[in-house]
Amino acid sequence: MGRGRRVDLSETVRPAVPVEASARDEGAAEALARRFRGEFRQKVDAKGRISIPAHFRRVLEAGDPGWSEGKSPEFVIVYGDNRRKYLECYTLQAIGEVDDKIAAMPRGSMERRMLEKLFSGHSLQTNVDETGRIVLSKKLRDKIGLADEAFFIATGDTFQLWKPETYDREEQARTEEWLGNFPEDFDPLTLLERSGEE
Amino acid sequence: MGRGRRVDLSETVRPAVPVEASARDEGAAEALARRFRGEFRQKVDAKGRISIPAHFRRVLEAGDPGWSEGKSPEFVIVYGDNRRKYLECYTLQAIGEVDDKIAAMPRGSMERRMLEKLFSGHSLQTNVDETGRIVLSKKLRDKIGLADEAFFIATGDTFQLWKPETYDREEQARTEEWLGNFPEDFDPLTLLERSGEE
DNA sequence: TTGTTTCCCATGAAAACCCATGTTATCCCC
DNA sequence: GGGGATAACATGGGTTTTCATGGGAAACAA
Repeated sequence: MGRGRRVDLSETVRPAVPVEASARDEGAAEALARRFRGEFRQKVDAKGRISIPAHFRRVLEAGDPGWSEGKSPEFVIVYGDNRRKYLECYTLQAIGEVDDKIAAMPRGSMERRMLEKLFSGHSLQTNVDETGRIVLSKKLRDKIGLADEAFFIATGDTFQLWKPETYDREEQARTEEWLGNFPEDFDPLTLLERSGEE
Repeated sequence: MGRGRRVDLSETVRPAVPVEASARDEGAAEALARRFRGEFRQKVDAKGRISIPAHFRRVLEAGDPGWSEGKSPEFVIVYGDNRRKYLECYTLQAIGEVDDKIAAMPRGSMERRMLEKLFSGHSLQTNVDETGRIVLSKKLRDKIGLADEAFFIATGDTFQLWKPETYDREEQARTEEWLGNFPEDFDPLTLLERSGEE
């Protein structure tokens, strides 16, 4: 059953991430974790259990300061307001950064209140189980219409969980439409360059 | 079995990349090994294993901050949307630069979303194994139609992996068509000059 | 009870690991 | 400056783990 063994969190990128000193003995910078990558489609069984793609588990483990070999990592699911049709999953570290930023906002401001509600209220902390799965309550499953399959997609330092059909309809469609504006051999990298200029 | 057949018929023996682990002094080597060069054709076995050309491995190693003698370098494969018919491979360093640029774009903008999807969603981090090979899942092989042989071509700080036939058809053709716009004795270097101007 | 939620065990398939071999490039020495 | 010795490679094959997924008993909650 799924059990991770690659451990190190080294910053491939992002210099300023506060990495736990313990896990970071210099040379051991095995750049595996930190970023989620890829998309996956997993089964959802009758009990609401879903396997977290092994690679995502590695990242969750690396992003949980309290994790150690053999234990199952904790992480946070933000489900947001009732219009949102997917779940967004954060490593403890990532959500910590968000929390900090919110905490830095002016107390009592509308923005802060909203963000607090979204990220604190409409979220839950949970953990991957021994077999590498999570269990989504019926409530959450219903919220995003999850039935027998789930779609995972990495988005940088978080990953999202969708009902496949919803994703295809909402996101994929939008993507392709957008891509359609560009020539067949368009290289998206050009967008990167542009952003540098301004 | 033979070493990979060099595909390019350019210069005769080109002083075979002088990167020798032993005789390498850090700084210089890094600069040397930084760029991928050349084209190669390798076998793909029944398990989907492919030997990474030795020279490319040197570059991957140099581009992995956590790599050290004896270990196998990590790197990232970006496979892109479903129109793309090749895989693009980045050193950790190179992909890190991309990630940073994306992270610098305005959160929530369509462009950023798209790039995130492309570079996070449609990519995967993996590593060269002890014997210098990578394993491509059936899914990925199918995506680009890979069968029994693969074609590698360097593209600066990344390299691409194609099904040989596809490459010949799509890319080669396009290149030649493009070159056709110029006189027979056209010297591509002139393009360099021009780009400096604007 | 009746429908969950939790924990433990089970299994086929895919992925990672280890060992082996015939070549080719590089080194070293006479 | 050859030629054999040696290390580096590309490629095959078999074995061991890891993974995704399913099922049932035990523990709850209402």
